[in-house]
Amino acid sequence: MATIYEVSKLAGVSLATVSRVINNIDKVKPATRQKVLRAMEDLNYTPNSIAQSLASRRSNSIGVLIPELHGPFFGIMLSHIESELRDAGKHVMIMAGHSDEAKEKESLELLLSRNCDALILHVYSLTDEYLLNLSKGSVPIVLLNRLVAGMEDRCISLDNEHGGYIATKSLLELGHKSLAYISGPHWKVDSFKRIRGHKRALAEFGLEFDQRLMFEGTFEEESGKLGMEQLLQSGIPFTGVVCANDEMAAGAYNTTRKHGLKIPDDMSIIGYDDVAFARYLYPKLSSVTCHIDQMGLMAARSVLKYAYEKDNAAIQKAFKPSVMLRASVDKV
Amino acid sequence: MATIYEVSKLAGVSLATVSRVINNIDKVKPATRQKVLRAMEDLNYTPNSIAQSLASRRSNSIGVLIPELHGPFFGIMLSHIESELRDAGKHVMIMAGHSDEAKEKESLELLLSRNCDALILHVYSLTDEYLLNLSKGSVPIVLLNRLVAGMEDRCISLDNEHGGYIATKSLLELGHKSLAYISGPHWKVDSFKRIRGHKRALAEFGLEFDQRLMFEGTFEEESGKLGMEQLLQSGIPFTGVVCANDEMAAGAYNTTRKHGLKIPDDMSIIGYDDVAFARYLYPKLSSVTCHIDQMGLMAARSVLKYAYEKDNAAIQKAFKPSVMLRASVDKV
DNA sequence: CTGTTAGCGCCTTCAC
DNA sequence: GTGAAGGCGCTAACAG
Repeated sequence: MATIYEVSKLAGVSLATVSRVINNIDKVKPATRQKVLRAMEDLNYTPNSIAQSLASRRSNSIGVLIPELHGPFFGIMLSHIESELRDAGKHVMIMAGHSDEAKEKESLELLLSRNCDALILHVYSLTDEYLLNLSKGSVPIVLLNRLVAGMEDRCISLDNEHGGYIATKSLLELGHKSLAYISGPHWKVDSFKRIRGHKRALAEFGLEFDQRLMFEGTFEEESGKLGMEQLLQSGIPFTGVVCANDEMAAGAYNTTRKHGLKIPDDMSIIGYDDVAFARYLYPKLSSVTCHIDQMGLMAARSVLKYAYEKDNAAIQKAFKPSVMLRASVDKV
Repeated sequence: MATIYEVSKLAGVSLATVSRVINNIDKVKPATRQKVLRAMEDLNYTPNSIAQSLASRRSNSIGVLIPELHGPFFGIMLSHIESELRDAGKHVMIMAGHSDEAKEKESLELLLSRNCDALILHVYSLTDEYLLNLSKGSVPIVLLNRLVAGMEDRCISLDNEHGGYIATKSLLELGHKSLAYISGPHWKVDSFKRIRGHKRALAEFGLEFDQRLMFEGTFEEESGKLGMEQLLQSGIPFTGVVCANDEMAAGAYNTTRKHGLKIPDDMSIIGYDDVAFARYLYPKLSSVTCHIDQMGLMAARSVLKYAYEKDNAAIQKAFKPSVMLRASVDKV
């Protein structure tokens, strides 16, 4: 691997000049530039990015911490983050935090010790306080799907309360009078807020919230099955169910069928996230789209802005989900 | 950020000694080690990994190039690669190649210029020759889902011919006499091999392959729909269809239903990959499981072995898919 | 416009 | 066991 030194010798110029043409900085006489470029070509030279980082205190890599690398949700986000950042010549170091506090913290520190220029964090277990404190450090951080007071400008957030609200409302508008709800773990803010939206919609339509029609799931398909089973066996009649994500909705489909009920004739079902497979289900699952692709993109742009002062693209920070009605819901 | 120099001063030892305790190398008197550790603690010191890399010519990061970051397939692989490598203290730089030759090549070079210690490549467009040549360079590379002659020991491969074979065979064993096939793009080796397996199974059961019952799709749901449509309209009777992946199978479900046909009573359907949503479909989709989690794991282990001489875990290189029968197929 | 000179923070012989 | 010294390959003032 050729070094900048060899290039400078071959081109008959100084180290500094080579560095200048590499970084496209300062003015270099066209003739000199050509000489250098030729030399680089001849030696098949590529700058050693490690050395560049050490000298410039800039790694051109940004750390991304997300709960999981698999799943229908995070892949899309990642995909958009990577492509936007890549276009800007930045690299991405990805780690999974598994929604576990210890792991999230550890990953964070690893990323930091790698001299990432900025961090995109999609974390659940780290506290607001911790994050706020972190944001005061020298490394810019951007939060995904979270809104922490005191650092709002670094947060790409989704209005989950609104999401829960419109999901439920869309069923109520179809005339449903009694709805069940399969939620995610209550300790997750997202779950909690969606529930609040659900309740608000009910209230708005003059309906009372019935705790017995609420099931706390795990966001996994299995708990959708189980939840629907329990709800149906409760004996309390309902004509529609709002699920806090699409996986659980898929589970609910399963149980509903097992009970001989028809979707949407006997039971309307709506999910949340609008992941790819929502359209593969039969009947096609209605869902709440969260614009996760856009959220990923905006996180990337924020990084570009705060860590590299690239301020050329518009950045949207607050996202409102919207509802996507498909064949899984019907008038009652 | 404290440096090794400050630690050495605080501990009253030399730079070299601090370096030794950091790297756990050479013998250091326990008392001295303690002093150093205390100093590191006091200063809240973390080694600067960039500087470490530059000096040691080792970045402890390994590059991963996959076709896409999203999708039900790659996420799982990534997930296993990351966790295995992470446990070994290595980081992962991920890029997407989008199955495009120019992009794959560019990504590769970027990864290389980042001084990755090794590369895990899941590529479609780069030629065998290119890869073989690359493997002769100084950076160890491991190929995922590919078998290139001359570097077999660096390939984690899947027997797609066998996959196509068992998919078709499982239907034939149920008594089907006429099967359609919805394939991926013929230029992709994977597609091609699966088709070959399909034909072999047919031959084994004394059936003739009918070109009119073959549709070339794109691996996307839409083409599954379209393919099934065309196949059904061809007028040639068939009782089952083998799809080269689950997305297309989902599309085939759709069209089948639209034609008023019941799955599996009127039409047996089997997919390929056995992604998560296969079980969400109704009826549950039979599929060919490819052990992608294991393949990811083995790729990671190979890297550990070839780039870091860690040779403690068994490595399986050749994988054979197996068939997973569910409710989407039935006796004819 | 271009060259000189210090480092960036750490590892690694080589002596002691 | 431990220290001293010389890089790793490049950037960033500062001169000229």
